[in-house]
This record gives sequence, structure tokens and C-alpha cells, in this order.
Amino acid sequence: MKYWLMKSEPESYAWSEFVSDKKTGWTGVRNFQARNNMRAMKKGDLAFFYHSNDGREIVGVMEVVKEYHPDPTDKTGKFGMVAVAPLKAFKTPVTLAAIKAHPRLRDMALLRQSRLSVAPVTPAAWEILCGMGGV
DNA sequence: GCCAACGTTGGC
DNA sequence: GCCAACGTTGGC
Repeated sequence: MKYWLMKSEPESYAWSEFVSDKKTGWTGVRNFQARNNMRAMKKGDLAFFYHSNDGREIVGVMEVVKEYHPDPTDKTGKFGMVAVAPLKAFKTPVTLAAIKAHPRLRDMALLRQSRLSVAPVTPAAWEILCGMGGV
């Protein structure tokens, strides 16, 4: 099982909306590296839901419920998507500042490649972040 | 709102 | 295949 982090701007799609939807197709990725990460996802993999821009914090955990398949919003046919479902909300959102301040999280893809919207998370980092989030 | 980082496009 | 121009992301 692998771990991931996926970003969404709360203005366009927030965690609260996701929770009421119960499941969503992660459309709109137009970056090859992010696409490749989605392609590597397996059903049952877990991912953090991160609010980018407004918020800048991890707010919850979700589960991959459908593996990589075509994204109908991409007319070129180059990009696909996965479907995810919310699993649990963080009791305490973990802010970007807190992640940056943690010595063992300094190598996270989130920090090294700030523009990557779908990034892998190591098991060690996953555990630390879940602890910080109270789940 | 600004700007750095960086990915993509297109001319050559 | 290189690289300048351009567009986008996302932190501040």
C-alpha cells in the first residue's frame, strides 16, 4: 500500500464539499508527473487532502476507490484521473508551516516541489503527519 | 497582488 | 534537440 498527497484549492473544491459528496473523481490534473503518480495508485492506497493557497494545510485522509481512468474534462486524452473517497478528517489540520518546521519532514515532495499537485508520501512521513493531525 | 519556480510550447 | 517565451501554480 502506498501513500500520497493531493492538493486542491478550497475555493474550487474544499474538504467539506468532498465529505458531502462522499466520493469524487480527481479531474483537472494537467501535469505529467502528477499524472504518473496517479497512474501508480492502487485501490486502497491512502492520500492526504491538502488545501493549497487559501489554507495551506492538510485537512484529512482519503482512500483511492477507483484506479487511473480517463478524465472526461481532458479533450486531448493525455490525462486521466482516479476516484477518491473521504476517510477521516484531521482533528487538528497540519499547516505547511508546521510541516516545514519538522526536521523529519524536510525531504517531503510537498516541500521540494511545491507546484506538484499529486505527490508521494513516505510511510515514515505519513505516520508523523497522522500523529500531528490526531488521527 | 506579486513573484519565484518550473513545466510546456514552438521556432529554429 | 535546444532554448526563449510564455503560462500556471502556489507561497508569501
